[in-house]
Amino acid sequence: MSRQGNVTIKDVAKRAKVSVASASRAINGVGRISQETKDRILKAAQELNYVPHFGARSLITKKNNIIGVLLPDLYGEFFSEIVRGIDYAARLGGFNILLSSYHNDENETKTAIAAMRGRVDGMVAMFPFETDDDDLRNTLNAPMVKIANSSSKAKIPLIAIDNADGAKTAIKHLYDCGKRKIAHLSGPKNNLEASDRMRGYREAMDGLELKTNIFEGDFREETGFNYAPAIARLVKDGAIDAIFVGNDTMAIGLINGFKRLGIKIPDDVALIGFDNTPVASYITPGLSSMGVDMATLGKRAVEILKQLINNDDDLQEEAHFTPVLFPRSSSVAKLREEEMTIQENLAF
Amino acid sequence: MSRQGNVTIKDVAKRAKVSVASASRAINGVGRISQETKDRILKAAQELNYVPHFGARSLITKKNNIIGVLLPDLYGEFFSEIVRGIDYAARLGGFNILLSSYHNDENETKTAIAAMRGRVDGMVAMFPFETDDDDLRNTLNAPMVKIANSSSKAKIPLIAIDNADGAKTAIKHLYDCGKRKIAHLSGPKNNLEASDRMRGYREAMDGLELKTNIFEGDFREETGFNYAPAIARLVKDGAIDAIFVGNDTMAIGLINGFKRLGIKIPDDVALIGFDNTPVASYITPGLSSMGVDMATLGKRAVEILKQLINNDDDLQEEAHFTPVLFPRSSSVAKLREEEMTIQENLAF
DNA sequence: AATCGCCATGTAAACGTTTACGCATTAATA
DNA sequence: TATTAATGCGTAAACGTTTACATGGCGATT
Repeated sequence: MSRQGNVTIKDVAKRAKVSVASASRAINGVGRISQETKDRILKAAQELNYVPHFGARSLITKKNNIIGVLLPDLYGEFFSEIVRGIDYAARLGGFNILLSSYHNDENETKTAIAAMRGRVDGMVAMFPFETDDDDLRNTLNAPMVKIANSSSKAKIPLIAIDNADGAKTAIKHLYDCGKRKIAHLSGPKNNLEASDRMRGYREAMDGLELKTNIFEGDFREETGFNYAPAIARLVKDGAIDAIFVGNDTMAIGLINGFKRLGIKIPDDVALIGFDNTPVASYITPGLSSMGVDMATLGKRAVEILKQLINNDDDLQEEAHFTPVLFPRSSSVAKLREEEMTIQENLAF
Repeated sequence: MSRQGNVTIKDVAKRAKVSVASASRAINGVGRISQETKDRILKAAQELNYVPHFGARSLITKKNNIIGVLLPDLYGEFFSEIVRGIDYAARLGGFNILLSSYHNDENETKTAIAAMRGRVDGMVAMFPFETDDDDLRNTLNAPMVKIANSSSKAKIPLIAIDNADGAKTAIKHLYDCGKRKIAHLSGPKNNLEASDRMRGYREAMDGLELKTNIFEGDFREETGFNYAPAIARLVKDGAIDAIFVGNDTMAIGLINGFKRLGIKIPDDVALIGFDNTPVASYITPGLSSMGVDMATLGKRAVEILKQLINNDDDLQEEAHFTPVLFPRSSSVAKLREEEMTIQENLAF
């Protein structure tokens, strides 16, 4: 029943007939030690199945080699991809990751941070709401980098997803497809991403000297579906020939609604969503969308954090992530074959 | 630059004018201490923004309050759901989770386990390959529960996904739909899940006294697509009227192939997949599938682990998880409305 | 009034490391 | 050969906790 690592560095030292100091030097590969005693010690450690006690080590070195990760309630691809990137970069730096996910409100979040406090060397966090950065910094007491959207003026190093810029790209794309009467089905009013995307829409339309036309939505599929009849009428009247939808989920609802009503996509009306959800490529017609590479985003966040952990001067870096366009048949009448992946190829 | 928690329990004690022993008692709420000094100490701790050093604590208590989580290279919903369940149960027990994911081969896995060793109180792990349980147990040196498929005879407490049973349910369903000439498009030969599903198919067909008909696949979408013409011919010849496909991905490829060839689903041929991937409900027609509730699975794994951590006798528990049927239009000609979710409703 | 026992608190050891410092031995230099 | 420098290794302190044990005070019991 050899449960918790009862074999200590003393045992190793004893077996190799050296002091604990030498044992430590051999194990960590630092300090002066002859090759042969080093070998002897390592052999002893191996034989005893020795594992250092990280608590004791961190007590003296003040390092945990752990970074905390705090994520909101994310689903599917979104979640797995960002964790993938974080894990990758952390492993490169010899860090383990302490994960706490599925937080929705500020209280849960603070509790989670408190639980990590003192056991992580730093943290990368993503919040679905505005945060009091000074407060956060205080309760964590370690460097932290935030993943957020660009409009938040953070007092913490930030990886900013530029939703407004993404929206502009989307509008530009619809414009390039020949559409001029471009409406927007927005996300919920108090949502930061939603308002950034709306802002981008407005600015882009202004730049093109087109008239804006906004419907207030809430990011839910059902809502998209329910909006279909009203919007379909405007499409038939020729008042709308394209829609920039606040997110893919809602766009999918809208598409399904349009299908029932016999509206032709993209001929009658072109559609583009946001987030590049996996289903965007599976639905018929394929849904054009704006997406950011979440894996790279996570990786980048950790890289900045690692810098922060090493040089403890607070560099106030802000990295920008611009969503890129994934054109599919909901906006482009005929895609050239070679632009499509095998997946998309099959789905069309 | 108040970086690492420099304020210790001694500072708290000093400020509250008590000994460190009393401070410790107040903070942990154990031992005898009067209410008023307790209050005074907690107030001092708050004022100083005190955070206990977990390393020091674990040094003496031999507990970390951390459980390790080791996952293979999973994608999307699969990954996020299982982590969700694990996180939920862990948080309930006051545990943090140390995550290491995206492992593909045995070497990476062992390295990851070694990195966690000594800093976790236990681990839940999932492997995409057969494992040497004694070896694992040795390198971790703490209790561990494995998530695997039921065919593996593990020496470690196991949460077993019963793929064979799921396959039987699938066949039974196709049979209930009136199909008798049921073929199987399998996964890769050396894959454990694939062979369990095939075994379930064989046993179910034997039980129904039907003739088996197996095509060897590899779980990839492209493969499903490429098999379409050959299988379509057999369908037209009346040799096949249903297919149990080893996983959803491949089934989706097959569906898309059939669409091009004008094969009618489910009239000409019924289809059922495995895994209940999200896209299964988005594709047209909706793909029937067998799925397990990954969130519950993860939650359950942690619950067993917690028991193991507390009573350190090795209870050799084996919990079974049986995939359940998600019927959609690829096998059922007309689904009753009330059986569908809003999502599926929209997708049809 | 003397004794007992309980209660709140303090003292100090222990947990497993790392590392500054010192000492002895060996190698390099004059 | 005498001196210095470099090397290998050990001693012991320190990190921040928890907890067994000791101590003193005070109320209750006799």
